[in-house]
Amino acid sequence: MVSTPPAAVSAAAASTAAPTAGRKDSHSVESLLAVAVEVFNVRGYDGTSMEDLARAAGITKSSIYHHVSGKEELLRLAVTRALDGLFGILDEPGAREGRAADRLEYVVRRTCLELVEKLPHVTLLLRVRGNTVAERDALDRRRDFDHRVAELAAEAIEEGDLRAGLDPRLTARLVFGMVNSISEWYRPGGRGAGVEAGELADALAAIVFEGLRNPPRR
Amino acid sequence: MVSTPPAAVSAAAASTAAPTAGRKDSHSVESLLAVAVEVFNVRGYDGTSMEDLARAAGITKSSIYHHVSGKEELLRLAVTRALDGLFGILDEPGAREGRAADRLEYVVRRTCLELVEKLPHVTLLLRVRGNTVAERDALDRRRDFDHRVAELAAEAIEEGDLRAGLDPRLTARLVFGMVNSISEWYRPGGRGAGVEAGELADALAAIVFEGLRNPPRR
DNA sequence: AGAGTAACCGAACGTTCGGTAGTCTGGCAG
DNA sequence: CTGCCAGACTACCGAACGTTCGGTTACTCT
Repeated sequence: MVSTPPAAVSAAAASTAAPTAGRKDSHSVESLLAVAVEVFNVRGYDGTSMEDLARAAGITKSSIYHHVSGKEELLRLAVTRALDGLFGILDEPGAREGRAADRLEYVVRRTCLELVEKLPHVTLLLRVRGNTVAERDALDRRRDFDHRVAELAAEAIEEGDLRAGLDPRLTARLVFGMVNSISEWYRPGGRGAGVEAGELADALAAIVFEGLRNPPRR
Repeated sequence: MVSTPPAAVSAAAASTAAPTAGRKDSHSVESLLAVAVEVFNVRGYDGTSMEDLARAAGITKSSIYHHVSGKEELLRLAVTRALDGLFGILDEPGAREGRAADRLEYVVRRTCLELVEKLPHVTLLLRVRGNTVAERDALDRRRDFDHRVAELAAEAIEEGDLRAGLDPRLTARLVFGMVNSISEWYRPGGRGAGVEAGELADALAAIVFEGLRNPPRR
Protein backbone atom coordinates (compact mmCIF):
# COMPACT_ATOMS: atom_id res chain seq x y z
CA MET A 1 0.00 0.00 0.00
CA VAL A 2 1.48 3.23 -1.12
CA SER A 3 -1.65 5.15 -1.94
CA THR A 4 -3.24 8.19 -0.45
CA PRO A 5 -5.90 7.32 2.10
CA PRO A 6 -9.12 8.56 0.43
CA ALA A 7 -10.61 9.72 3.71
CA ALA A 8 -12.52 7.58 6.15
CA VAL A 9 -15.61 5.82 4.89
CA SER A 10 -17.71 7.46 7.57
CA ALA A 11 -17.76 6.24 11.11
CA ALA A 12 -20.29 3.93 12.68
CA ALA A 13 -23.70 5.10 11.40
CA ALA A 14 -25.05 1.56 11.55
CA SER A 15 -26.55 -0.17 14.59
CA THR A 16 -29.83 1.66 15.03
CA ALA A 17 -31.00 -0.23 18.07
CA ALA A 18 -29.91 -1.17 21.58
CA PRO A 19 -26.43 0.06 22.49
CA THR A 20 -27.05 -2.12 25.58
CA ALA A 21 -24.25 -0.71 27.71
CA GLY A 22 -20.92 1.13 27.67
CA ARG A 23 -20.05 4.59 26.43
CA LYS A 24 -22.06 6.83 24.22
CA ASP A 25 -20.77 5.87 20.74
CA SER A 26 -20.18 2.23 21.49
CA HIS A 27 -19.64 -0.43 18.87
CA SER A 28 -21.28 -3.79 18.40
CA VAL A 29 -20.01 -6.64 16.25
CA GLU A 30 -22.75 -5.59 13.86
CA SER A 31 -21.73 -1.97 13.41
CA LEU A 32 -18.09 -2.95 13.24
CA LEU A 33 -18.84 -5.50 10.53
CA ALA A 34 -20.73 -2.89 8.52
CA VAL A 35 -17.75 -0.55 8.63
CA ALA A 36 -15.28 -3.33 7.83
CA VAL A 37 -17.21 -4.57 4.81
CA GLU A 38 -17.33 -1.03 3.48
CA VAL A 39 -13.59 -0.54 3.83
CA PHE A 40 -12.78 -4.00 2.46
CA ASN A 41 -14.75 -3.13 -0.67
CA VAL A 42 -12.87 0.12 -1.21
CA ARG A 43 -9.34 -1.03 -0.40
CA GLY A 44 -9.63 -4.74 -1.00
CA TYR A 45 -9.30 -7.25 1.83
CA ASP A 46 -5.54 -7.63 1.58
CA GLY A 47 -5.09 -3.93 1.06
CA THR A 48 -6.96 -3.09 4.27
CA SER A 49 -4.96 -2.86 7.49
CA MET A 50 -6.39 -3.06 10.99
CA GLU A 51 -5.37 0.58 11.28
CA ASP A 52 -7.62 1.41 8.34
CA LEU A 53 -10.51 -0.39 9.99
CA ALA A 54 -9.87 1.27 13.32
CA ARG A 55 -9.76 4.73 11.77
CA ALA A 56 -12.98 4.14 9.83
CA ALA A 57 -14.74 2.80 12.93
CA GLY A 58 -13.48 5.61 15.11
CA ILE A 59 -11.71 3.38 17.65
CA THR A 60 -8.21 1.99 18.03
CA LYS A 61 -6.81 -1.15 16.52
CA SER A 62 -6.71 -3.01 19.78
CA SER A 63 -10.33 -2.23 20.55
CA ILE A 64 -11.39 -4.14 17.49
CA TYR A 65 -10.07 -7.32 19.08
CA HIS A 66 -12.54 -6.85 21.88
CA HIS A 67 -15.36 -7.56 19.41
CA VAL A 68 -13.90 -10.01 16.93
CA SER A 69 -11.02 -12.46 16.94
CA GLY A 70 -9.27 -10.73 14.06
CA LYS A 71 -9.35 -9.55 10.48
CA GLU A 72 -10.31 -12.89 9.03
CA GLU A 73 -13.36 -13.29 11.25
CA LEU A 74 -14.76 -10.07 9.84
CA LEU A 75 -14.35 -11.50 6.37
CA ARG A 76 -15.93 -14.80 7.38
CA LEU A 77 -18.93 -13.06 8.94
CA ALA A 78 -19.47 -10.97 5.82
CA VAL A 79 -19.26 -13.70 3.21
CA THR A 80 -21.30 -16.11 5.32
CA ARG A 81 -24.07 -13.54 5.40
CA ALA A 82 -23.94 -13.20 1.63
CA LEU A 83 -23.90 -16.94 1.01
CA ASP A 84 -26.79 -17.60 3.39
CA GLY A 85 -28.82 -15.08 1.45
CA LEU A 86 -28.03 -16.70 -1.89
CA PHE A 87 -28.79 -20.24 -0.76
CA GLY A 88 -32.00 -19.01 0.84
CA ILE A 89 -33.23 -18.15 -2.66
CA LEU A 90 -32.91 -21.76 -3.81
CA ASP A 91 -35.27 -22.86 -1.00
CA GLU A 92 -38.01 -20.41 -1.91
CA PRO A 93 -41.18 -21.83 -3.56
CA GLY A 94 -40.52 -19.93 -6.79
CA ALA A 95 -37.25 -21.79 -7.16
CA ARG A 96 -38.75 -25.21 -6.41
CA GLU A 97 -42.09 -25.34 -8.19
CA GLY A 98 -43.06 -25.04 -11.83
CA ARG A 99 -41.21 -25.42 -15.12
CA ALA A 100 -37.43 -25.30 -14.91
CA ALA A 101 -37.16 -22.25 -17.20
CA ASP A 102 -39.50 -20.28 -14.95
CA ARG A 103 -37.65 -21.43 -11.85
CA LEU A 104 -34.38 -20.33 -13.48
CA GLU A 105 -35.81 -16.92 -14.31
CA TYR A 106 -37.07 -16.64 -10.74
CA VAL A 107 -33.62 -17.41 -9.35
CA VAL A 108 -31.99 -14.93 -11.72
CA ARG A 109 -34.35 -12.15 -10.67
CA ARG A 110 -34.14 -12.95 -6.98
CA THR A 111 -30.34 -13.13 -7.14
CA CYS A 112 -30.30 -9.63 -8.61
CA LEU A 113 -32.48 -8.35 -5.80
CA GLU A 114 -30.48 -10.15 -3.14
CA LEU A 115 -27.24 -8.82 -4.59
CA VAL A 116 -28.55 -5.27 -4.39
CA GLU A 117 -29.96 -5.74 -0.91
CA LYS A 118 -26.76 -7.21 0.52
CA LEU A 119 -24.54 -5.35 -1.95
CA PRO A 120 -21.47 -4.87 0.27
CA HIS A 121 -21.45 -8.45 1.56
CA VAL A 122 -22.00 -9.99 -1.88
CA THR A 123 -19.42 -7.71 -3.47
CA LEU A 124 -16.90 -8.92 -0.95
CA LEU A 125 -17.86 -12.53 -1.57
CA LEU A 126 -17.38 -12.15 -5.31
CA ARG A 127 -13.84 -10.85 -4.84
CA VAL A 128 -12.63 -13.63 -2.59
CA ARG A 129 -9.51 -15.28 -4.01
CA GLY A 130 -8.94 -18.28 -1.72
CA ASN A 131 -5.84 -17.11 0.12
CA THR A 132 -7.11 -17.96 3.60
CA VAL A 133 -9.24 -20.67 5.19
CA ALA A 134 -12.31 -18.44 5.35
CA GLU A 135 -11.88 -17.56 1.68
CA ARG A 136 -11.51 -21.16 0.57
CA ASP A 137 -14.62 -22.16 2.51
CA ALA A 138 -16.53 -19.37 0.81
CA LEU A 139 -15.29 -20.46 -2.64
CA ASP A 140 -16.47 -24.01 -1.92
CA ARG A 141 -19.97 -22.82 -1.10
CA ARG A 142 -20.00 -20.57 -4.18
CA ARG A 143 -19.09 -23.50 -6.39
CA ASP A 144 -21.96 -25.43 -4.84
CA PHE A 145 -24.37 -22.61 -5.72
CA ASP A 146 -23.08 -22.48 -9.30
CA HIS A 147 -23.58 -26.21 -9.63
CA ARG A 148 -27.19 -25.96 -8.45
CA VAL A 149 -28.11 -23.29 -11.00
CA ALA A 150 -26.32 -25.16 -13.79
CA GLU A 151 -28.59 -28.13 -13.01
CA LEU A 152 -31.55 -25.81 -13.28
CA ALA A 153 -30.41 -24.65 -16.71
CA ALA A 154 -29.90 -28.26 -17.83
CA GLU A 155 -33.46 -29.13 -16.80
CA ALA A 156 -34.86 -26.11 -18.62
CA ILE A 157 -33.09 -27.12 -21.84
CA GLU A 158 -34.34 -30.71 -21.49
CA GLU A 159 -37.88 -29.50 -21.00
CA GLY A 160 -37.54 -27.61 -24.30
CA ASP A 161 -38.17 -24.10 -22.98
CA LEU A 162 -34.64 -22.86 -23.65
CA ARG A 163 -32.89 -23.16 -26.99
CA ALA A 164 -31.55 -26.61 -27.74
CA GLY A 165 -27.80 -26.85 -28.11
CA LEU A 166 -27.08 -24.53 -25.19
CA ASP A 167 -24.39 -25.83 -22.88
CA PRO A 168 -26.06 -25.66 -19.44
CA ARG A 169 -22.84 -25.14 -17.51
CA LEU A 170 -21.63 -22.42 -19.85
CA THR A 171 -25.05 -20.78 -19.92
CA ALA A 172 -25.29 -20.69 -16.14
CA ARG A 173 -21.80 -19.22 -15.86
CA LEU A 174 -22.50 -16.47 -18.37
CA VAL A 175 -25.92 -15.56 -16.99
CA PHE A 176 -24.78 -15.39 -13.39
CA GLY A 177 -21.63 -13.69 -14.54
CA MET A 178 -23.87 -10.93 -15.82
CA VAL A 179 -25.84 -10.87 -12.58
CA ASN A 180 -22.71 -10.73 -10.46
CA SER A 181 -21.22 -7.96 -12.57
CA ILE A 182 -23.88 -5.66 -11.14
CA SER A 183 -21.86 -5.47 -7.94
CA GLU A 184 -19.08 -3.66 -9.82
CA TRP A 185 -21.03 -0.53 -10.61
CA TYR A 186 -24.39 -0.51 -8.80
CA ARG A 187 -24.70 1.99 -5.97
CA PRO A 188 -27.92 2.29 -3.96
CA GLY A 189 -29.83 5.52 -3.60
CA GLY A 190 -31.03 5.68 -7.17
CA ARG A 191 -30.47 9.41 -7.57
CA GLY A 192 -29.29 10.65 -10.95
CA ALA A 193 -29.12 7.89 -13.54
CA GLY A 194 -29.48 5.28 -10.80
CA VAL A 195 -31.73 2.30 -11.33
CA GLU A 196 -34.08 0.75 -8.84
CA ALA A 197 -33.40 -2.90 -7.99
CA GLY A 198 -36.69 -4.13 -9.46
CA GLU A 199 -36.11 -2.38 -12.79
CA LEU A 200 -32.59 -3.74 -12.84
CA ALA A 201 -33.80 -7.32 -12.38
CA ASP A 202 -36.42 -6.80 -15.09
CA ALA A 203 -33.91 -5.35 -17.54
CA LEU A 204 -31.44 -8.14 -16.94
CA ALA A 205 -34.04 -10.91 -17.20
CA ALA A 206 -35.33 -9.36 -20.44
CA ILE A 207 -31.88 -9.32 -22.02
CA VAL A 208 -31.02 -12.81 -20.88
CA PHE A 209 -34.28 -14.53 -21.81
CA GLU A 210 -35.53 -12.46 -24.78
CA GLY A 211 -32.30 -11.00 -26.17
CA LEU A 212 -31.32 -7.50 -27.27
CA ARG A 213 -32.41 -7.58 -30.91
CA ASN A 214 -35.85 -6.53 -32.03
CA PRO A 215 -38.15 -9.56 -32.48
CA PRO A 216 -39.28 -8.81 -36.09
CA ARG A 217 -35.78 -9.48 -37.38
CA ARG A 218 -35.65 -10.80 -40.97
CA MET B 1 -1.57 -13.15 4.48
CA VAL B 2 -1.67 -16.17 6.70
CA SER B 3 -2.37 -18.85 4.13
CA THR B 4 -0.42 -21.85 2.96
CA PRO B 5 1.65 -21.13 -0.13
CA PRO B 6 0.04 -23.31 -2.83
CA ALA B 7 3.34 -24.08 -4.54
CA ALA B 8 5.08 -21.98 -7.14
CA VAL B 9 3.25 -21.16 -10.35
CA SER B 10 6.06 -22.54 -12.56
CA ALA B 11 9.21 -20.65 -13.33
CA ALA B 12 10.10 -18.60 -16.38
CA ALA B 13 9.03 -20.57 -19.50
CA ALA B 14 8.44 -17.40 -21.50
CA SER B 15 10.96 -15.33 -23.48
CA THR B 16 11.45 -17.27 -26.69
CA ALA B 17 13.85 -14.93 -28.43
CA ALA B 18 17.21 -13.29 -28.02
CA PRO B 19 18.67 -13.64 -24.52
CA THR B 20 21.31 -11.25 -25.92
CA ALA B 21 23.84 -11.87 -23.19
CA GLY B 22 24.25 -13.20 -19.66
CA ARG B 23 23.59 -16.59 -18.11
CA LYS B 24 21.70 -19.60 -19.37
CA ASP B 25 18.34 -19.28 -17.56
CA SER B 26 18.24 -15.53 -17.65
CA HIS B 27 15.18 -13.36 -17.20
CA SER B 28 13.89 -10.56 -19.36
CA VAL B 29 11.30 -7.98 -18.35
CA GLU B 30 8.96 -10.03 -20.52
CA SER B 31 9.39 -13.38 -18.79
CA LEU B 32 9.33 -11.70 -15.40
CA LEU B 33 6.08 -9.95 -16.26
CA ALA B 34 4.52 -13.22 -17.36
CA VAL B 35 5.38 -14.82 -14.03
CA ALA B 36 4.23 -11.79 -12.04
CA VAL B 37 0.86 -11.59 -13.76
CA GLU B 38 0.31 -15.26 -13.07
CA VAL B 39 1.07 -14.89 -9.36
CA PHE B 40 -0.93 -11.65 -9.05
CA ASN B 41 -3.96 -13.49 -10.42
CA VAL B 42 -3.63 -16.31 -7.91
CA ARG B 43 -2.79 -14.31 -4.79
CA GLY B 44 -4.17 -10.91 -5.70
CA TYR B 45 -1.90 -7.90 -6.21
CA ASP B 46 -1.92 -6.80 -2.57
CA GLY B 47 -1.63 -10.38 -1.38
CA THR B 48 1.51 -10.97 -3.43
CA SER B 49 4.85 -10.17 -1.81
CA MET B 50 8.08 -9.60 -3.69
CA GLU B 51 9.22 -12.85 -2.04
CA ASP B 52 6.35 -14.65 -3.73
CA LEU B 53 7.34 -13.21 -7.09
CA ALA B 54 10.99 -14.04 -6.56
CA ARG B 55 10.22 -17.62 -5.62
CA ALA B 56 7.95 -18.08 -8.65
CA ALA B 57 10.54 -16.56 -11.00
CA GLY B 58 13.38 -18.59 -9.50
CA ILE B 59 15.49 -15.58 -8.53
CA THR B 60 15.87 -13.46 -5.41
CA LYS B 61 13.87 -10.43 -4.42
CA SER B 62 16.71 -8.04 -5.09
CA SER B 63 17.25 -9.38 -8.61
CA ILE B 64 13.77 -8.32 -9.59
CA TYR B 65 14.81 -4.70 -9.18
CA HIS B 66 17.41 -5.21 -11.87
CA HIS B 67 14.60 -5.57 -14.41
CA VAL B 68 11.80 -3.35 -13.12
CA SER B 69 11.57 -0.38 -10.80
CA GLY B 70 9.28 -2.18 -8.37
CA LYS B 71 6.05 -4.02 -7.74
CA GLU B 72 3.83 -1.32 -9.16
CA GLU B 73 5.64 -1.18 -12.50
CA LEU B 74 4.84 -4.83 -13.06
CA LEU B 75 1.18 -4.04 -12.49
CA ARG B 76 1.33 -1.04 -14.79
CA LEU B 77 2.96 -3.03 -17.58
CA ALA B 78 0.33 -5.75 -17.31
CA VAL B 79 -2.80 -3.59 -17.30
CA THR B 80 -1.43 -1.31 -20.03
CA ARG B 81 -1.04 -4.34 -22.24
CA ALA B 82 -4.63 -5.37 -21.57
CA LEU B 83 -6.03 -1.89 -22.17
CA ASP B 84 -4.09 -1.44 -25.42
CA GLY B 85 -5.62 -4.67 -26.66
CA LEU B 86 -9.16 -3.57 -25.79
CA PHE B 87 -8.86 -0.12 -27.34
CA GLY B 88 -7.32 -1.69 -30.44
CA ILE B 89 -10.64 -3.45 -31.03
CA LEU B 90 -12.49 -0.15 -31.28
CA ASP B 91 -10.20 0.94 -34.14
CA GLU B 92 -10.79 -2.17 -36.24
CA PRO B 93 -12.96 -1.81 -39.37
CA GLY B 94 -15.67 -4.10 -37.95
CA ALA B 95 -16.14 -1.68 -35.09
CA ARG B 96 -16.25 1.42 -37.30
CA GLU B 97 -18.30 0.48 -40.36
CA GLY B 98 -21.86 -0.69 -40.78
CA ARG B 99 -24.99 -0.58 -38.66
CA ALA B 100 -24.42 0.16 -34.96
CA ALA B 101 -26.00 -3.12 -33.83
CA ASP B 102 -23.60 -5.08 -36.01
CA ARG B 103 -20.68 -3.01 -34.80
CA LEU B 104 -21.74 -3.66 -31.21
CA GLU B 105 -21.95 -7.38 -31.85
CA TYR B 106 -18.53 -7.25 -33.47
CA VAL B 107 -17.04 -5.51 -30.43
CA VAL B 108 -18.69 -7.99 -28.07
CA ARG B 109 -17.27 -10.96 -29.96
CA ARG B 110 -13.82 -9.46 -30.38
CA THR B 111 -13.71 -8.49 -26.69
CA CYS B 112 -14.40 -12.12 -25.80
CA LEU B 113 -11.56 -13.27 -28.03
CA GLU B 114 -9.19 -10.60 -26.76
CA LEU B 115 -10.05 -11.47 -23.18
CA VAL B 116 -9.22 -15.11 -23.79
CA GLU B 117 -6.04 -14.30 -25.70
CA LYS B 118 -4.70 -11.93 -23.03
CA LEU B 119 -6.51 -13.71 -20.20
CA PRO B 120 -3.98 -13.08 -17.41
CA HIS B 121 -3.51 -9.41 -18.23
CA VAL B 122 -7.22 -8.70 -18.63
CA THR B 123 -8.06 -10.64 -15.48
CA LEU B 124 -5.64 -8.47 -13.57
CA LEU B 125 -7.10 -5.33 -15.12
CA LEU B 126 -10.61 -6.31 -14.10
CA ARG B 127 -9.57 -6.72 -10.46
CA VAL B 128 -7.87 -3.37 -10.11
CA ARG B 129 -9.31 -1.37 -7.21
CA GLY B 130 -7.68 2.05 -7.54
CA ASN B 131 -5.36 1.95 -4.51
CA THR B 132 -2.26 3.15 -6.35
CA VAL B 133 -1.49 5.61 -9.14
CA ALA B 134 -1.11 2.85 -11.72
CA GLU B 135 -4.46 1.40 -10.67
CA ARG B 136 -6.28 4.71 -10.86
CA ASP B 137 -4.87 5.38 -14.34
CA ALA B 138 -6.10 1.96 -15.43
CA LEU B 139 -9.57 2.62 -14.00
CA ASP B 140 -9.74 5.90 -15.92
CA ARG B 141 -8.99 4.17 -19.21
CA ARG B 142 -11.50 1.43 -18.41
CA ARG B 143 -14.20 4.01 -17.82
CA ASP B 144 -13.36 5.52 -21.17
CA PHE B 145 -13.82 2.15 -22.88
CA ASP B 146 -17.16 1.61 -21.14
CA HIS B 147 -18.30 5.01 -22.31
CA ARG B 148 -17.42 4.22 -25.92
CA VAL B 149 -19.42 0.99 -25.98
CA ALA B 150 -22.37 2.63 -24.25
CA GLU B 151 -22.44 5.14 -27.12
CA LEU B 152 -22.46 2.23 -29.54
CA ALA B 153 -25.46 0.71 -27.76
CA ALA B 154 -27.27 4.07 -27.82
CA GLU B 155 -26.75 4.33 -31.58
CA ALA B 156 -28.00 0.79 -32.14
CA ILE B 157 -31.19 1.54 -30.23
CA GLU B 158 -31.72 4.77 -32.17
CA GLU B 159 -31.29 2.93 -35.44
CA GLY B 160 -34.06 0.59 -34.32
CA ASP B 161 -32.10 -2.66 -34.43
CA LEU B 162 -32.19 -3.22 -30.69
CA ARG B 163 -35.37 -3.22 -28.60
CA ALA B 164 -36.69 0.24 -27.88
CA GLY B 165 -36.81 1.21 -24.23
CA LEU B 166 -33.42 -0.31 -23.45
CA ASP B 167 -31.20 1.95 -21.35
CA PRO B 168 -27.96 2.09 -23.38
CA ARG B 169 -25.69 2.63 -20.37
CA LEU B 170 -27.30 -0.16 -18.38
CA THR B 171 -27.31 -2.46 -21.39
CA ALA B 172 -23.64 -1.87 -22.08
CA ARG B 173 -22.75 -2.48 -18.46
CA LEU B 174 -24.67 -5.75 -18.28
CA VAL B 175 -23.45 -7.09 -21.61
CA PHE B 176 -19.80 -6.32 -20.93
CA GLY B 177 -20.29 -7.51 -17.38
CA MET B 178 -21.15 -10.87 -18.87
CA VAL B 179 -18.14 -10.73 -21.19
CA ASN B 180 -15.78 -9.79 -18.38
CA SER B 181 -17.13 -12.53 -16.13
CA ILE B 182 -15.47 -15.02 -18.48
CA SER B 183 -12.15 -14.19 -16.85
CA GLU B 184 -13.35 -15.67 -13.58
CA TRP B 185 -13.62 -19.25 -14.78
CA TYR B 186 -12.14 -19.64 -18.28
CA ARG B 187 -8.90 -21.57 -18.46
CA PRO B 188 -7.14 -22.15 -21.78
CA GLY B 189 -6.24 -25.58 -23.09
CA GLY B 190 -9.75 -26.71 -23.81
CA ARG B 191 -9.32 -30.25 -22.51
CA GLY B 192 -12.26 -31.85 -20.76
CA ALA B 193 -15.33 -29.62 -20.69
CA GLY B 194 -13.25 -26.67 -21.89
CA VAL B 195 -14.61 -24.40 -24.59
CA GLU B 196 -12.70 -22.93 -27.50
CA ALA B 197 -12.60 -19.12 -27.62
CA GLY B 198 -14.58 -18.91 -30.87
CA GLU B 199 -17.40 -21.11 -29.55
CA LEU B 200 -17.43 -19.06 -26.38
CA ALA B 201 -17.87 -15.79 -28.29
CA ASP B 202 -20.61 -17.36 -30.41
CA ALA B 203 -22.47 -18.69 -27.37
CA LEU B 204 -22.27 -15.36 -25.58
CA ALA B 205 -23.35 -13.32 -28.60
CA ALA B 206 -26.26 -15.69 -29.16
CA ILE B 207 -27.50 -15.31 -25.60
CA VAL B 208 -27.07 -11.55 -25.56
CA PHE B 209 -28.61 -10.78 -28.95
CA GLU B 210 -31.15 -13.60 -29.39
CA GLY B 211 -31.93 -14.58 -25.81
CA LEU B 212 -32.19 -17.93 -24.04
CA ARG B 213 -35.82 -18.78 -24.67
CA ASN B 214 -36.97 -20.73 -27.69
CA PRO B 215 -38.13 -18.42 -30.53
CA PRO B 216 -41.61 -19.93 -31.13
CA ARG B 217 -42.88 -18.37 -27.92
CA ARG B 218 -46.54 -17.51 -28.52
C1' DA C 1 44.30 -11.59 -21.23
C1' DG C 2 41.79 -7.88 -19.74
C1' DA C 3 37.88 -4.60 -19.80
C1' DG C 4 33.02 -4.12 -19.80
C1' DT C 5 28.53 -5.49 -18.52
C1' DA C 6 23.99 -7.84 -17.74
C1' DA C 7 22.29 -10.72 -14.32
C1' DC C 8 22.22 -12.07 -9.98
C1' DC C 9 22.97 -12.53 -4.85
C1' DG C 10 22.89 -11.93 0.58
C1' DA C 11 22.24 -8.77 4.06
C1' DA C 12 20.26 -5.16 5.75
C1' DC C 13 17.21 -0.79 5.74
C1' DG C 14 13.07 1.60 7.74
C1' DT C 15 8.23 0.90 7.84
C1' DT C 16 4.01 -1.30 8.56
C1' DC C 17 1.69 -5.38 9.50
C1' DG C 18 -1.75 -8.25 12.65
C1' DG C 19 -2.01 -9.04 17.21
C1' DT C 20 -1.15 -8.83 22.63
C1' DA C 21 -0.68 -6.98 27.48
C1' DG C 22 -2.06 -4.18 30.83
C1' DT C 23 -4.64 -0.06 32.36
C1' DC C 24 -8.23 3.31 32.78
C1' DT C 25 -13.32 4.65 32.93
C1' DG C 26 -18.14 5.22 33.23
C1' DG C 27 -22.71 3.37 33.70
C1' DC C 28 -25.33 -0.25 35.82
C1' DA C 29 -26.93 -3.96 39.42
C1' DG C 30 -26.82 -4.88 44.10
C1' DC D 1 -22.66 4.00 47.66
C1' DT D 2 -19.97 0.49 45.98
C1' DG D 3 -18.07 -3.12 43.16
C1' DC D 4 -18.14 -4.92 38.69
C1' DC D 5 -16.95 -5.25 34.05
C1' DA D 6 -17.74 -4.14 29.11
C1' DG D 7 -15.40 -1.34 26.26
C1' DA D 8 -12.27 1.61 25.30
C1' DC D 9 -7.30 3.21 25.73
C1' DT D 10 -1.70 3.45 25.42
C1' DA D 11 2.22 0.95 24.59
C1' DC D 12 4.40 -2.54 22.63
C1' DC D 13 5.78 -7.13 20.11
C1' DG D 14 7.91 -10.16 16.47
C1' DA D 15 7.26 -10.88 11.73
C1' DA D 16 6.84 -9.53 7.18
C1' DC D 17 6.75 -5.91 3.98
C1' DG D 18 8.98 -3.26 -0.37
C1' DT D 19 13.21 -1.50 -1.32
C1' DT D 20 18.34 -0.47 -1.36
C1' DC D 21 23.18 -1.49 -1.49
C1' DG D 22 27.76 -3.40 -2.21
C1' DG D 23 29.62 -7.13 -4.16
C1' DT D 24 30.03 -11.48 -7.21
C1' DT D 25 29.39 -14.26 -11.18
C1' DA D 26 29.45 -15.57 -16.03
C1' DC D 27 29.32 -14.03 -20.29
C1' DT D 28 30.96 -11.09 -24.72
C1' DC D 29 34.00 -8.17 -27.08
C1' DT D 30 38.46 -6.38 -28.28
